[in-house]
Amino acid sequence: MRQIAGDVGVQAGALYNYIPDKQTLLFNLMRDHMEEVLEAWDAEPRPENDPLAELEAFARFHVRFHLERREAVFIAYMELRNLEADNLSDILALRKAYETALIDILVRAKDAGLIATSNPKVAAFAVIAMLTGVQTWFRDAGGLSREAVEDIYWEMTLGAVGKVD
Amino acid sequence: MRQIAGDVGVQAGALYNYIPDKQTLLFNLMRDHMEEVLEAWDAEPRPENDPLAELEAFARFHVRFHLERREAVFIAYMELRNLEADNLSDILALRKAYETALIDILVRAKDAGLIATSNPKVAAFAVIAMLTGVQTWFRDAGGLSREAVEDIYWEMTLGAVGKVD
DNA sequence: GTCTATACCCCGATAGAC
DNA sequence: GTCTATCGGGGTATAGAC
Repeated sequence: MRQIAGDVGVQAGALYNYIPDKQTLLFNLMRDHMEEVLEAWDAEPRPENDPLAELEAFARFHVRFHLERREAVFIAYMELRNLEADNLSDILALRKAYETALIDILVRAKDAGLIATSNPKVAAFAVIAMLTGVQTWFRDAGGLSREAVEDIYWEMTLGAVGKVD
Repeated sequence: MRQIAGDVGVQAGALYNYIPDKQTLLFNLMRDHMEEVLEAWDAEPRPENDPLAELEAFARFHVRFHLERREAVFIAYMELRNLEADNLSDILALRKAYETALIDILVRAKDAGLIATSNPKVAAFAVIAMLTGVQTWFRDAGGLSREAVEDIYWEMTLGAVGKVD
């Protein structure tokens, strides 16, 4: 709290004019982050009734968003263990809503015979883990552009869920 | 430190007969964990000069090992930020050695024309992130056996790296 | 080798003047 | 609304008796 106060140019005590306590501050940060993810995906342009195109939109969106907000994504994961039980439940519900969006796409793609995945739910968890991992190694100074990385991850996503040729 | 001491049945001060300080304890735990991963993979039975079979061995080994040591894997990742610079370098070098084992398999598979991945290094990072993610959701009480989960992740790994039919 | 006791420091949060 | 000052508690680590 003293470090945050220093960064915004006040003494630690002054922070308590704006927040009741540290736990609430952390919870609000994480809730806002998750809601921004959900709203951004909601607003992401994509076709309807075209599961493979929706899957491509999701994969590219997820990679792009997670590279744009590396620190927030890192915190949203690492600080889960510092949330009190009730707050954790709320955040996990938001995460589940995001996961469900991908599961829904995969189920529709499978029903349409476009992909062969044997388990859409597990596939969704695996794909999200794979895509999220990009933030652990990607650096703009490296040899790959963000677009090139999006291409690679989309290609891998499509293969992982068992595209039917 | 007081909690550790309580769990092993001594007072906090007595711990310092065994370790110089807390940082050294954390570093030793994480180094031991990484060395155990490397040694276990080294000892894992697998064919030689058969990149696809080696890839299957790696995928199944990684899933199995990470389900057997969920807590250790979790700590090895979450506590990275609490390592001092020199210690962090040592641990990251061990992680890199493990990643390199997979990159090597993928490069040989690609050179042999068995997989189509456009970037073996990125593919290796993506595959490891995907496989490691299993520990965030898998529970023995769920509907899937560990073997069934291994099967799914191996199938997805093969697709992700672009198996050539 | 373990104990009790404690030094020293940092934390979140509050009190009360301005 | 911000400040200074401080409370109460917890942290790692050490001192010294046994």
